[in-house]
Amino acid sequence: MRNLSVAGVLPACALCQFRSTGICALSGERELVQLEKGKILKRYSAGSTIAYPGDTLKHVGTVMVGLVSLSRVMQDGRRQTVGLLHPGDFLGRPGRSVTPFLVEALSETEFCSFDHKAFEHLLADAPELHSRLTDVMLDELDAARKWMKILGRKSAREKLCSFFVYLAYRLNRQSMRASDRSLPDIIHLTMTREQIADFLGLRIETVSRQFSRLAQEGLIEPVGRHGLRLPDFRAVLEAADEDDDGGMIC
Amino acid sequence: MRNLSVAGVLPACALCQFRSTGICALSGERELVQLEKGKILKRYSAGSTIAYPGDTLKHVGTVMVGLVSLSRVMQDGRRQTVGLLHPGDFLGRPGRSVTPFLVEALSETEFCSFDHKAFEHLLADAPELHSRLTDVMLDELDAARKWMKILGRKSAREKLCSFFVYLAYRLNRQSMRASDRSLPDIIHLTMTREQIADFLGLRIETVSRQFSRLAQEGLIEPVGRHGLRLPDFRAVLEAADEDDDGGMIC
DNA sequence: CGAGACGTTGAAGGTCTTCAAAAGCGGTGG
DNA sequence: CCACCGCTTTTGAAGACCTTCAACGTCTCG
Repeated sequence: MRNLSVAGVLPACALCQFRSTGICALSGERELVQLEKGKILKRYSAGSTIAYPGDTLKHVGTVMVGLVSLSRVMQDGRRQTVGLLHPGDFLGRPGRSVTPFLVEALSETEFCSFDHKAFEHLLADAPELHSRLTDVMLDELDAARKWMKILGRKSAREKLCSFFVYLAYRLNRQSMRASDRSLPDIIHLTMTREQIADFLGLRIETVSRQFSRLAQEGLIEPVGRHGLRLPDFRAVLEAADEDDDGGMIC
Repeated sequence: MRNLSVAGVLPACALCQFRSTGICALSGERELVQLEKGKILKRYSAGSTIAYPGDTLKHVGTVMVGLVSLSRVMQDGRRQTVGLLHPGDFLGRPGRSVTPFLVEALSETEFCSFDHKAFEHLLADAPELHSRLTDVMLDELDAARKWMKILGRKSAREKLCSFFVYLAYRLNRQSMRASDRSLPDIIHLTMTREQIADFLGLRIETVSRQFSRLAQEGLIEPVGRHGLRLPDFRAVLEAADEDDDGGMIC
């Protein structure tokens, strides 16, 4: 690995593993130096709340490690998770800092963040960064709409399978940095049944029952308490009734 | 009303009723002149298909009149409408011209459009326009996520009421140009029961039954075949179990 | 070990869907 | 003008699926 620090001025961002995929992907060195200035690395423990609905998110940035959920909650306690942020994903809403969501760290999370205002100033100055952000937000929009189909029209079984497909593609993207485009052999589930239920618009018992049923059918193979193997990915895709778009969006 | 055409050079866009709310809102005169050049007004009859999934949308622009739906369809015919575009809304996805949606005109529609490529070039040149677009797309994202809660967690009754609230706010925004901020007295439903069902993730019969039930309860008052009055808007809000955000997003 | 959180499983119940039929509305043509 | 046809909408009855309620099992950690 090349020693990039010899120049003495290259910001640590240049070494970031999300340098090529994250929001900073297209930023030039000038922008990187700017970003570097206000950078703050935040840590959240598993299960901790990052923000409540109505809170002002003073920072925006990239999830480095862990898993963050965005949820909408109703008075009576029903909740619907509307977004999952994996490493490399952008957290925050430019232009409106008050969040309508309950933002939670589902696992030990590291968040590389910048001051909200500083970031927006930079945005106005750096068209490349702005374009990149727009792209990322549009992908989120596509993902949200894709998930709407799952919530509105799929059976519990299909929902679960869609979830596995989503995870497989998503975890794959993370590890794709390396070389192989193959899907991960074992999926490590950091989410509890309840968190999965909230994401899929189901009750916890239904999720549990579908897990059992799918395992019995051999579509999934439990590995320990939180591991999962998909012996026949095609079969899962089929059971999810997904048009295979190669995970492009979701 | 001032006669704006005296200057002889002012583009028709300057007179557009969506000049202040649409995508062109913040564009300066220079951008307007640019936009004006490639402008094409398209018409679609009620029920016509604008694009099939996988099609390339060569144009982007603003819906002027009518109602456009974006839907995801499954092999077996199930469909989920993931977005409704009312007058003033932006149709198209910058950066990716292939649409994953079935795009349909639910009623007689006029679409003020620009060439896809030309628009993107203009975007790169006009930071104000770009910002405006980002804003609009982020609003769409918020709306999609809001709808996820409705699809995943609400009962049929709540879904219908949420739909009425959505419509009331949405139609209000259109007529708000004038003066009064009050909600519209009569909602004109251009959508069939089937289209409503596809939007709410329900079957047509369920929608019909809920209509009957809500009418019987006095929450809604049918006016003719496609008209609707909400005698007590607060009650509908309550039945929708919506936190009243003043229709900010949805 | 015991407490508490998480997960599984069973039985009963409710909500939405499915299947089926009839009614309402709108247009066409005799 | 009215009979007729097609389409949308409504309504009913039966059934499927998911939820609810409840109990038990399992894992983790002090």
